[in-house]
Amino acid sequence: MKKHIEELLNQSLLHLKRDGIIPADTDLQPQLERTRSSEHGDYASNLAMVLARSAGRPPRDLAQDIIDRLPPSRQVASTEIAGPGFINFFLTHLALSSVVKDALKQGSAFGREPAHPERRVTVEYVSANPTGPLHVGHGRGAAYGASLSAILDAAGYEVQREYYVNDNGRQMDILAVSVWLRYLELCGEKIRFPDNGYQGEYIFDIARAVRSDSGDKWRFTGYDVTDGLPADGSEDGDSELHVDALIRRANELMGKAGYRVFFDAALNSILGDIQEDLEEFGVVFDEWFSEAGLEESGAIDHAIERLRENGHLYEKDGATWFRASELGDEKDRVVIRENGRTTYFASDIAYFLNKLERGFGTALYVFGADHHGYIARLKAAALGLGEDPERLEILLVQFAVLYREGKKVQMSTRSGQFITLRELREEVGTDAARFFYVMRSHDQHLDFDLDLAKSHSNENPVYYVQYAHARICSVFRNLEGMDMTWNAAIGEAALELLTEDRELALLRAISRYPEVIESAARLRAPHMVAHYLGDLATEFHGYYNAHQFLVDDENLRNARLNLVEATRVALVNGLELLGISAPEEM
RNA sequence: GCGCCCGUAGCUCAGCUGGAUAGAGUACUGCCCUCCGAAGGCAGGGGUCAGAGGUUCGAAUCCUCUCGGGCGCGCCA
Repeated sequence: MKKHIEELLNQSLLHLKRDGIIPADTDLQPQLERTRSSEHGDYASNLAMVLARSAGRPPRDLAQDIIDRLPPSRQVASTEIAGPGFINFFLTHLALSSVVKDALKQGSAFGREPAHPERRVTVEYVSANPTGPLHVGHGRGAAYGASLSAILDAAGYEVQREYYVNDNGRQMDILAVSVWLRYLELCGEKIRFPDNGYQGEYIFDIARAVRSDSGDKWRFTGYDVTDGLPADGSEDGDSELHVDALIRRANELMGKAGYRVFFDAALNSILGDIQEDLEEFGVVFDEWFSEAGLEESGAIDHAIERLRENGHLYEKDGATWFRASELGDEKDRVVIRENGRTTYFASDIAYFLNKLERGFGTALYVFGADHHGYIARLKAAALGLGEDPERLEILLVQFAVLYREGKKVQMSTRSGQFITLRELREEVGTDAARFFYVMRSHDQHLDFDLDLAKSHSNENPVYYVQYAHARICSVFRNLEGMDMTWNAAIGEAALELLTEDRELALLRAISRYPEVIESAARLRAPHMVAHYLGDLATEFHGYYNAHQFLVDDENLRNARLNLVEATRVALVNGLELLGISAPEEM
């Protein structure tokens, strides 16, 4: 509908150029917006005001010229010039009510744009290091990334959801050693646990699993393990040096194969938990992309070679540096360390290049707000690779702060006092968690009110939307008991009976749905869908209270039921995008 | 110190490419179930869009500065 009117304006523009009223070289795509209030019609255009200057005519006069040249349309009932020079469009009832037919015919496809093969994107999100369970901070990125991916998919993008698994870093080594030390404890060895080790109870669980598979095969005495190690931080030494030495010792004692046992056990166990956790949260991925795989496949060397060819690398202090400072970053960055190992940043560059080489036009990254320093760095990398930095898009998700009984819930990773995503889901439920996480703009800090999220009351915005859906289902359930039927064909033929203000408002609300999806996709803004669903539910509840649907008049009843069913379709489709259930009863 | 994000009703927040009288929820007050689900609806008050300049037909929106809050600035991952 919107496109249709934009096309009418386009035609008018062509005539204006031909008639010499505006310069022929005017390059302008007319754009429509929804009116704020129905007093101003359904759509409004500011075209006349935008063109007034170049045409050298008052906006309202120009608006008349535009209107005079609009082709006739069965969709447009009337136009008017308003305010400083807006052109308001009033739709015909036929045009307004056509959305009901669309929604019923298209069902789950209503509001979905067919996939454009040329619009291939990757969305990378969560990507938490597999060193422990996901906590509530990851939850927002997960909910945002999953909802955004679904919305992009609905808007016609071909979306690949990816989780970048950091299975190659020092953190993973520390994790593997932590498991090994707990394993040794279980074997009966007395060994001091390092300051930097992973403290959680889940480390014991993994250690127990290894022991039940391997028995005492990887047992060494406490003396062999700790003899000659540099002192730990709490022993007036250096905790980093201590833990690094411990990693080396583990490798020496067990050999590569033995070390791998603990490393893989830790990785597989924790990653498995994360996968399960996310799946229960309705968050899925097409690809769990291994960082270690990048190195093995030569992708890192490939990317570094590309930077070298483009003349962006130099050697200093035995390391290889990327001249990022000349490409917009604050400073130059090391890509190959003095010890010959590539940096984490080198992996990032390689992963980005790899995404483009797999044929994705744009790579979207969902990061926590604390990663904003990455933007300049990665953009510089894109430039250094000779790629368009526009193809790399970083979306920062601000932090969520939990509130319980009006007070901030204190969290700290160090003390292990963080609330896990699993605990949150168990406390408030997946539906509420998914909704609350995305109901604010991603660049806005989020106050997550736990009490509100789990309250089964009118205050809770999730229930408000779900209730609208349950009510609709209830209406259809009641048909039989009242000895009535719903015939969609009769309803479709009788749509012109929907003339109440509430009905027109609801029609407008439903017809906004496809536009909301388009905007939400373009602006990477799932919260727009959440807000829209609230608005749609409001329109429905208002209608429900003002008018009876199950009336004796067969034509009116079926027309209303068609409208109500169209509402239901929009509710279900929107909730689906946000990963929230649409219960038939509650 | 440098950089990024934010500042809108008592509270939590919408406000898309600059548009018409700045909107929701919540809280507060008063109404509405012999009627399809009251987890609902209707009505009411509540604002220096942090502040000051600037850009223009028009600024909550764009630019500059100031104030206030959050976060980041490793040959860590």
